[in-house]
Amino acid sequence: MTEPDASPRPNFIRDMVVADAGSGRFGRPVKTRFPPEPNGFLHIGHAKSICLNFGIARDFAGACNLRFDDTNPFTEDVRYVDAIREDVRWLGFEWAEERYASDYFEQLYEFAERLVRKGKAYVDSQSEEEIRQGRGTVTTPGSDSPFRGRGVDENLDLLRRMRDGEFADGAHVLRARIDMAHPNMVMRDPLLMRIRKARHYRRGDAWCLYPLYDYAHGLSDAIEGVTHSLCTLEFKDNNDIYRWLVREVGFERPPEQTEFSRLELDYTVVSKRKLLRLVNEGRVAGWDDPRMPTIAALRRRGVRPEAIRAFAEAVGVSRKPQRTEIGILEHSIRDDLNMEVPRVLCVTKPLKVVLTNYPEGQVEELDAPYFPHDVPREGSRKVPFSREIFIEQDDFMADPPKKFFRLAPGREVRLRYAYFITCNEVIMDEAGNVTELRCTYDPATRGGDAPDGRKVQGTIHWVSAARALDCELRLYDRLFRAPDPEGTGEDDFFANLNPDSLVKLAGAKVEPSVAADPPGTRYQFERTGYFWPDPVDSMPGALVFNRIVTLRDSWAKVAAKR
RNA sequence: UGGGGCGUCGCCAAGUGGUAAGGCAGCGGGUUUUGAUCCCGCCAUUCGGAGGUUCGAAUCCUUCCGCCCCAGCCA
Repeated sequence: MTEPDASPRPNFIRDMVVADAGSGRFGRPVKTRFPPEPNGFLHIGHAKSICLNFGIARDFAGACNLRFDDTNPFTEDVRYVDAIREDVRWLGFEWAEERYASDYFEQLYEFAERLVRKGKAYVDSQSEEEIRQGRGTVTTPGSDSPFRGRGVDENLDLLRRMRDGEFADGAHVLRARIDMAHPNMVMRDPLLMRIRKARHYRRGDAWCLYPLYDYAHGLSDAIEGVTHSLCTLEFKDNNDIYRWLVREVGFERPPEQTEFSRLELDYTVVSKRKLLRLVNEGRVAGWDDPRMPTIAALRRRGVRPEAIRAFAEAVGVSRKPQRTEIGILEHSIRDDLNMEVPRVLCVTKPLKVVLTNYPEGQVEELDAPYFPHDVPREGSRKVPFSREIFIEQDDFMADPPKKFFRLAPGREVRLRYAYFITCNEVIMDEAGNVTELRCTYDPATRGGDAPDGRKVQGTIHWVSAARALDCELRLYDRLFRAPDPEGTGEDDFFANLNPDSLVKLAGAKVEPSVAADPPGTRYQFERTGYFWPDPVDSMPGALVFNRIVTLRDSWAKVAAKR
């Protein structure tokens, strides 16, 4: 289990845990749980919940279980449990126990018989449609099922035969006997168990009476001795049935459910159903496509778990709708990487420059530190310098506007760690595109300092044309162009996809030193952004770098205003 | 219009009767061989609105307005 990254901010849930731990309210150590359903990959919203649940267990000397709420055989798969386990561990957390609601089926069945004997549950034999009709609406009360008055013996007999597989799906369901006119819809005799003659990924065909969420969730918490059951606000109404069940089944000092608002991020979606559609309908390459808000995607993109934990801490926990600007996530990522990763030179869109006064065939190895002065890390490497180099296309303008500090005809700039160069000649093709620059360098400025104290306005990055390595760059941008793609209506969901969410730059040139770095090294490509080799597609001879996040770019703002 | 939840700076968020923390973003300035980083400064007389209680309210009361969730044999 990870150490806290910083002292956690207080929030209403931590306040409550402090009070409960102090009063000994539960008579047992603090226990939380993270209860995903294995029907999809975890996303950034789950990360917040993971940090909350595991963080509280850690900070209060308690324990947090990983429990799979696998009560629906139609949608669940081992593949997802494997992915979930990996994601939680990668985030830096270790669970006390790994549990499965599907291991509790027998126990939950026993509880069901107990409820039936108490007259608190009954077998309903209405059709699905009749049940729906009988539930009423939010403004009109429901009506009792004709089977509501069945006696204990008949209910017990039916329930056992349901369990034993005598009936087809939908023939009967088990319901709590509460109040069909209850103002809270959830309390109108909620369904507890239903027959599903389907293969379950863990239980196979051995069991056919599946609990529903409301029935399984709170009782699973209670079985595990959870003290604080934390969930998102859409389950607020379900808290009534949660309490009702743990009390009626007879748990002493049962867990208490507390709700907090779920996280939503601008320009993306955080709904498993919608993410599934993006994957299944081929709008992205998979659950770990770096444009996705899933943990697997963030990991593949190159984000570190430290950044995600910092982000979770930054957004906090409250009950207010938490629609968050992506800027906070990006800041967390940059802030983490800034202090950690080496700087290296990479030209994303190369423009050839010939240094006409540099000796043909000469190559110098120049010293270049890996870290700037304010990052307390050591290290440097040699970068080869030669007569022909590449610079960034965007670092040259034939007719520069005011405030453009880079290269232009007649202008002198510094090549980072190398020399001052002056542009003397611009070569264009028939279409007027700049294809090459002829420049001269000043031998006295080796390393980037002018002995005569001369200043230049700009410093640009470069690579040796002869020695640079070819690479592909994958530039990721927001997946949707609308801040709230879900809020625009279901039909517009895909219409709001950002067509430029992935830009591949095939002809980039990176300095040769990276070939010697360990796999998975993260970099800052100076003046461009943070990158790392794609863990799937990058190969020693065929480098592919993912852009983790851009650098802040105040020039872009200036340029945009013009 | 039944029940529930929520409304504090553009975004997130402290504050729980004693006179509005912090982070992000933004703006201005300084340092800088990354227009990055770093540093400094600015950024809510006001807490959804209106009344009321009080010496004193974002915090208590009344009322109004707005947003979100619930009518799956999903979770």
